[in-house]
Amino acid sequence: MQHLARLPKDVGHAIREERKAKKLTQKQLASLSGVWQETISKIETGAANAKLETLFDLLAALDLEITICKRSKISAAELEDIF
Amino acid sequence: MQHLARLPKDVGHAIREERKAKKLTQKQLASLSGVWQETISKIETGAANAKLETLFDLLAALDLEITICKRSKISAAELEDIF
DNA sequence: CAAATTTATGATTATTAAGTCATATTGATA
DNA sequence: TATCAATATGACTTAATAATCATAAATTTG
Repeated sequence: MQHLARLPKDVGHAIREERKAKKLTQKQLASLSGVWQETISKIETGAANAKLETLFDLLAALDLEITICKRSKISAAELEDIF
Repeated sequence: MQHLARLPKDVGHAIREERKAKKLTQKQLASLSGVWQETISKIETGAANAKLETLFDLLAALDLEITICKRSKISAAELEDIF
């Protein structure tokens, strides 16, 4: 799955989806990534405006990366992830 | 062009590439995005660990977005961007 | 439903990014 | 090369994240 993100909350949503897809708890992801469970919770719920380093720590632990590209019309697959 | 990013400095690099592709100065991007020229400089040179909101302000001004997906083997197109 | 686990929230502290201004450096060009 | 524009850097202030601990709320599961 691929998650489109234009706002910090989209990132939190993607992290949560991917964490759950890997059947990890926030605590497990915390120990894999070095980011605190409380911080993960705040990021996933959109209550935080994380720093890039924190984001990349989480992405690395989830074996994810980001690509930056021109804004596209929303595709069906991406819609599914947003709503 | 599509820019792969796994570290904050990759993001800075991508921002700079895209800004130059659009023939914008840091000051112009600053006024488009609401992010200060000094801050843009620090992000582009990798001297900053930006917040997501700042990143998205810049991406929006450059008509860019990010997608989060599984780490891939490096492709030729992405390699070109990294080195 | 009760217990256990997981997630969310609240408070405090330390750290750091962003805004702000001034200016030095670098780069382009007349 | 001298000038002008663009970028980088440094200092300081303000504001916000992340760490940290405690615990409440929600979810899962026996």
